[in-house]
Amino acid sequence: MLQVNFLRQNREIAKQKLAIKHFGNPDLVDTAIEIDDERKQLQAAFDETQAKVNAASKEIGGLMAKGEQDKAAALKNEVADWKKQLDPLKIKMGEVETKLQNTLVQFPNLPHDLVPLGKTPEENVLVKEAGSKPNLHSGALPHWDLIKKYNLVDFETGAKITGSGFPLYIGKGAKFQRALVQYFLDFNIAAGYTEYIPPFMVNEASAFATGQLPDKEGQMYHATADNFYLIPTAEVPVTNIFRDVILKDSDLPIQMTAYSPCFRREAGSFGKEVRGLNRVHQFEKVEVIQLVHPDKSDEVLDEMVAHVEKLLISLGLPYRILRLCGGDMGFASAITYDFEVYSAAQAMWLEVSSVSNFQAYQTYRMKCRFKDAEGKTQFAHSLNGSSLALPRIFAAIVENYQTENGIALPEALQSYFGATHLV
RNA sequence: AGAGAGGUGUCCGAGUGGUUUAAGGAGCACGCUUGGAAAGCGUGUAUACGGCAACGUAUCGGGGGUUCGAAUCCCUUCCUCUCUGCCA
Repeated sequence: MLQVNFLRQNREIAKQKLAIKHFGNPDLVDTAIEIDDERKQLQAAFDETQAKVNAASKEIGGLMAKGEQDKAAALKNEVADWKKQLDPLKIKMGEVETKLQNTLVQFPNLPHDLVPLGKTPEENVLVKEAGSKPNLHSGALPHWDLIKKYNLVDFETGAKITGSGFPLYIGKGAKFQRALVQYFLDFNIAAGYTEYIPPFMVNEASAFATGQLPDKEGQMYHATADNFYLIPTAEVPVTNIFRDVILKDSDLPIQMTAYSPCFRREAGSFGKEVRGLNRVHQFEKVEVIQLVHPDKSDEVLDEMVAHVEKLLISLGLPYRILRLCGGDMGFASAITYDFEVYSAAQAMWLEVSSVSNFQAYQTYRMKCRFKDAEGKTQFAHSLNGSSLALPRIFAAIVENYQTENGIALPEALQSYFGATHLV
């Protein structure tokens, strides 16, 4: 969420930056400031009257103690008049505050200066492409055929148990998932991240804090009996560890990693894009999350990008890094790098990680602050990235490492899986 | 799931309608004292919003209510603990 005081002080800059994100209603900046002006006026009026009431009430207490009932009764009448003014003010103030809140949550985060202009994925900027694409044997198969051939994942039975997009991993397919999770977590821990296993359902307050609510409730599964939401990513519960917390300067940076299943309703399109493991309703992911000093977040973003890159290199997959353009970025992000791996048999790039700096957008919303060296309270910056999302890594490894007789494994995974070949 | 007891500041803890402007203690910070330290003494020590400021307003788990006045009374909700039940 953007701060109204920031909009007030940077009205034109904010409008220009919102345009980069293709925000349709720049005048909403002015609206927000007007609402805030009204809120200030109301509060001034309310505070003044309330102060009179408070003072009079104290006086009544004193009069009662002295037994001067008549004077006390007279004062009570006076207070009653003020209170009549107070009630509508209080109601109005509540309304205006809600209106301001509802307005502010509509603003996406402002893009970082490095964010390229553009509206569509085609306009994302290629930062780097590395690794060599494998030369597959003739008759090489896409992963949805390979997993059937080797009985690694069964979509039909998953659909029978739950519905489409809920894969059932079997035997070596299941073990491979477990090996990947373990490898990714160890890799993150070695880089200084602390592992968490968070709740996989969250309450409304948590879903609001990281920005899933109020607008995106349709994308989450909702357990209505208890009003809990199944998490779409570990980012939600893990970031919320620090909701309503004031940290010490010395606590930063906070580096966290977590494995979780992720649940996404997202009604997708049809065809190649969503075939097999390319897009599913339930998948596994290991996430890295940091809370850092605002001065450090640019630097930390680069470190996180380098971290994910190192992980991909260790898997021997051809990859590319894209800096997302304003139109393709997430709502809450100030700058995002996407990682894609090349899935050889599909001849397609698959997104496997998204690393973003949210700056103070999330932390303001969830009131995660720290006391700086001067003892002043500031909002921390939050960043996160996938390291990594499993299904597409699974797909890419299976496709890229296939041979005529089976599927090999990247060296880094062999000790985790306990064999040199998946099958 | 049922019954009961609780939730107060960084922490412990007092507080059952009115100088509570949340006592007292601990911790922490700074100062005095000291050769140095400890002890002792003094001062300070939440957050948000409004205001140039003085200061004002709100917050005693959350929300609502009663009252001139609520940490205190009422309703509601969340959480913790104890017992019972159920369960991997």
